[in-house]
Amino acid sequence: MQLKNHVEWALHCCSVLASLPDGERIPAKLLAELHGIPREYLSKALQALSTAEIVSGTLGPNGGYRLARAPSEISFLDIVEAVEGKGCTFVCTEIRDNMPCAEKPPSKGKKRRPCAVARVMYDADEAWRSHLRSVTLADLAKTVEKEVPLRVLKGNAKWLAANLDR
Amino acid sequence: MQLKNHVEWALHCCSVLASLPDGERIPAKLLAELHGIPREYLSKALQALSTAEIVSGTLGPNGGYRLARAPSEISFLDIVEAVEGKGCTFVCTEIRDNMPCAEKPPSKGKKRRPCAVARVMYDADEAWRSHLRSVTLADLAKTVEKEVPLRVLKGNAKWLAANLDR
DNA sequence: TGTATTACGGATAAATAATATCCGTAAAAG
DNA sequence: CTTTTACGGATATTATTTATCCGTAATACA
Repeated sequence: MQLKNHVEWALHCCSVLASLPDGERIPAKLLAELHGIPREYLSKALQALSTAEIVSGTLGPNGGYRLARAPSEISFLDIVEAVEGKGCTFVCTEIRDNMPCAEKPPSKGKKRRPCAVARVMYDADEAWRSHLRSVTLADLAKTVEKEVPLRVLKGNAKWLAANLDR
Repeated sequence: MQLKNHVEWALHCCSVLASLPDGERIPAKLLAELHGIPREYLSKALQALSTAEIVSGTLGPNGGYRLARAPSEISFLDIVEAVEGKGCTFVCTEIRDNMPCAEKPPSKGKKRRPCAVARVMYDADEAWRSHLRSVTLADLAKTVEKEVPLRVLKGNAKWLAANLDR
């Protein structure tokens, strides 16, 4: 079981967008070049983020992507769920119903309590999501600023500025 | 991202094995019939559990599987990792290295600290594992005993006994 | 000693999902 | 009117999951 690499790309792209001066936008092409990843495929991830209203895309020259809201209002979970979906990592196929002596499936309308095995797995899933929910892009930006050498930060910012220049 | 259904099968099989009278064993064939799942494929999951020394398999007539240690000593994480692997759900491909101005990869021998994005994902992964680690088969058995109707529990036990009978 | 039973592991096939590319459409800027 | 850009549909490629088949070895029992 592995998250798709869309998740990694989306997170890094959002990280870049989080430190973008107000009013600026970055086209998908540049985000792809910046990270050395395939442009067309990255677009799909960005579109997913757009649908989830985490980033906002603008058409036309000078168009591109920016965050749709403040970095402090965007959690890792928002991003992960946008590209990976909200489905639980564990899917219960109710194999208890296949046992020779099974409980009757619930009369219509009523929902049965999930089986004990599934509940443990759901709780674990929620622990995962809960941690992702607790970290925002603002937190990430703070960490990055603290531990990435200034030379690197400035170098990349300069490259971006040069390539945004039009 | 989804766990493979081997995980569900393995958990339910272990749950059954946990309430098996001492000295008894259940062959893969019966475990498959009991849950209505494909026998040959289930075997792979059981073999994985065997390799991880969670269950122990015995050859020959009257052979089959039993738990390799006490239910209280087997956590959900043990089972999940046996079947699904121990790899983290997030794999960092170090796309930071592709940026125009990257930190130098570490001189041989030294490991760089994982990037800030990856660390958050790793922590979330650990939160997931940590919860799975905290629940054992003994806990599961207690829950099941409490909430599954006696009629169902006994019915299935009877079916098993009848089919183990030889 | 022979026969049935069973785990184990290799090989392979089929189905599904992840990864990737291509292209047409529409919107915006100049 | 031309260029740039997001958006979305269609399709190809590759990897993983799901599933089956079969040969080997060990064990119990007659």
